[in-house]
Amino acid sequence: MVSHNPENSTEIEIPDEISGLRMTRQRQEVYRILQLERNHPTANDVFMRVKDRLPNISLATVYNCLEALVQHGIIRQVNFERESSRYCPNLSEHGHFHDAATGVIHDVDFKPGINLADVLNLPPGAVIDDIEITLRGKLVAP
Amino acid sequence: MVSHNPENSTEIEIPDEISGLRMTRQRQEVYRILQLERNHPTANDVFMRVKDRLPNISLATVYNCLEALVQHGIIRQVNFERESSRYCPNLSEHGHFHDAATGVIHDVDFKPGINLADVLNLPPGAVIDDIEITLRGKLVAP
DNA sequence: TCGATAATTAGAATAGTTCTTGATATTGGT
DNA sequence: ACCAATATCAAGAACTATTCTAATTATCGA
Repeated sequence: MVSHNPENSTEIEIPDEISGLRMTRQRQEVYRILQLERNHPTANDVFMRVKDRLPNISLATVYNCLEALVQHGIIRQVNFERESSRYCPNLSEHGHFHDAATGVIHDVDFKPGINLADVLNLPPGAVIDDIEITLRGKLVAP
Repeated sequence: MVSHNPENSTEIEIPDEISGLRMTRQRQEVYRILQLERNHPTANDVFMRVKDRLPNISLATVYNCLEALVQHGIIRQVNFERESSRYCPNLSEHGHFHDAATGVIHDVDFKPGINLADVLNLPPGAVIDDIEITLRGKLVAP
């Protein structure tokens, strides 16, 4: 049993440790919010939501938790322009489409079998560790 | 003749207006630096270089100039993670490869005939205004 | 259980950028 | 050319997201 809190019945179960990271109560709650709120919340968004269950948590702790989760590859940090960083539990390689009209951010997957090196003229000898693809535009009625 | 300064002999000529933007002396100098320094300088980098010729220019003015140039589509602003914005006069659609070892940023072009919509599963009805592709990694001897 | 280590908290500090205000320059109309 | 309206510039204050610091608290291993 991970938790004894009665309001946990419908809840996501989060183990005590993920890829070597000790999942403290704060980290669990931060991670839980990201799993529930799939709309790419900012650190502050997460902070406000987490306070419902951990009223004493501090914003610094939310930042610490998010950083630890990112560092351990449990979540991803995504940046749009110079806006606040956003966080996302979708670990599959994907980009983001930012709808300028609504502000909503949609995950965008690669079509199967696509390799980035096939479409880009990379500098010779380049070894890619990480890719970030961001699209901005709007959704129009099809 | 745009300028009478003797050290200008080898210089880039910049018109009095570009795409509807009045090219003041400050904007000209900011733009000139970007054309000369193709290594994606930050606002502060530009500021320091521009001071050679306009000792009284302020950092705020450099920011204003850069913003005006970006707004008028004369240069592009590029962001890496949450680092300082960088600026780039290469208007062709391209991405950036950030070499983690040296910090150098390389422009990355699409291979000819590649259409982004062919490789990504965009949400239906998405109309793309702008694309940002950032790669991080290192260059190894081929 | 105890000591060592790691995590959390609150608030101060930082960095990049934007805003405000007053001065200066430029433009268009007469 | 002159004036009014508008745009730009400079300096520094203000703002915001994030990180750092120091003190407290929790957790782990012996």
